[in-house]
Amino acid sequence: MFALVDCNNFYVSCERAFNPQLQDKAIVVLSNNDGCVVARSPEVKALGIGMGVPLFKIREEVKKYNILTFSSNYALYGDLSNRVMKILGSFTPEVEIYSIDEAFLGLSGFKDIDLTTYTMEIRQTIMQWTGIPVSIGIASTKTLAKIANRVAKKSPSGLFDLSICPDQDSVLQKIDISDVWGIGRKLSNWMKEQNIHNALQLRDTDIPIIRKKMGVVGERLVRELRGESCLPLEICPSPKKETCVSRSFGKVVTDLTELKEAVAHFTTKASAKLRKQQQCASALTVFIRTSRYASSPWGDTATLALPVATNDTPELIYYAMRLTNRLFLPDVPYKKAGVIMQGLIPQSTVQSSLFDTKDRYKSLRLMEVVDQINDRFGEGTIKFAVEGIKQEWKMKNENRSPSYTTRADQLPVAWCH
DNA sequence: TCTGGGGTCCTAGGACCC
DNA sequence: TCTGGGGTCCTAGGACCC
Repeated sequence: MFALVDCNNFYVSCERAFNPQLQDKAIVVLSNNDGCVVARSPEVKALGIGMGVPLFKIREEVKKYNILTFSSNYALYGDLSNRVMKILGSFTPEVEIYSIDEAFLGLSGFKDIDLTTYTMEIRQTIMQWTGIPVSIGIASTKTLAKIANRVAKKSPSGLFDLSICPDQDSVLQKIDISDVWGIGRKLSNWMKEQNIHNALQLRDTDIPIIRKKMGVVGERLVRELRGESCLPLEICPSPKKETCVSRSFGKVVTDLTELKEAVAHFTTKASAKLRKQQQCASALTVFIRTSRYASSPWGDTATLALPVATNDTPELIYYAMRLTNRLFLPDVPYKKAGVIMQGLIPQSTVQSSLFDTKDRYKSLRLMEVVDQINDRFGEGTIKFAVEGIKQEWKMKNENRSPSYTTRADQLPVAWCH
């Protein structure tokens, strides 16, 4: 038995947790660069504003209905997410953190416990300790728990147990095929052509038909809908295989120096991420591209296998700069760039090279000090000169709330009259 | 004018090995 | 004309997730 715990409109709930005046107000949280809507309060959903809509397309509604817009504040969301997950861990050791706002729980050890009462207690505890409302769906497979959670979201209790539901078929029938976990845009179009319009119809489709189109992934999906668990709980997160830092620019970039500043900056962030994960990269890719929405979008990538796997910032910047030089073309309106660290291996098992001349121990210690300073005093307190000073390519973040829980100088203030 | 970022998994096909 | 069998590794591309 599985439960899926999902935070209700998570980013919006985080903003509300530290600013109670936002309760019952129509608010949205925007993606990086203040580009698209990535979280909506129920009031905004009721206005028919969709997920992922670009902000400039809803300017009128924002004005008309006084919708408050927030730039995303990942320091805050990440910290509150950790707190929620920690609370879940105090209820059961079988927790799979699936995303920033979702976790699967394994309930196999709770045979003699009333699950409704227990999950209600989980829900109340999270609410009381963090201020974040969650919904919980229970079922015999992860895919069904996802569906149960959709039902829970609409129920006043915030809970739904599909396994004790007398009429499962009618629940599945009400789930549109595009809302089934693992069915995206392409596949839902195909399904509809095959006359499969809801979860019930997919469940009752012959497996070979689905297997032929979707491979083993599809077969697992149908079996999961039939109540046969194929996707196990993954309690220990497996180490990352690659890690990427990329951003759209706040403006168009045509200058090589400026482009290199940005790539150097992304490389710095990616290197710090590697060190935090105690991993080294054995290859490095840089990509630069124009706007996706240009009449003829263009982009290019370049990859380099590193002589010795590393997470040393200056070394990685050196290679990233060489790749950027190779990629750059004059007079192209670049809008986005990124670096991808690939072939990640544990820092402790790096194969050294006979011809390596670098003092890796020394530079690792230097990086440790840099990381400590930046952790303590804020990102970018110490930076590399190639990252630039003005950083005019940096993205827009016009309406970011304070980092209430992670920066001492931004703690929330309570008034008392 | 303005359109996010960071991932994973699977498959097919090519190169290569003995 | 007929041209083996069994395998690994890598990459690109397509699909999906939140």
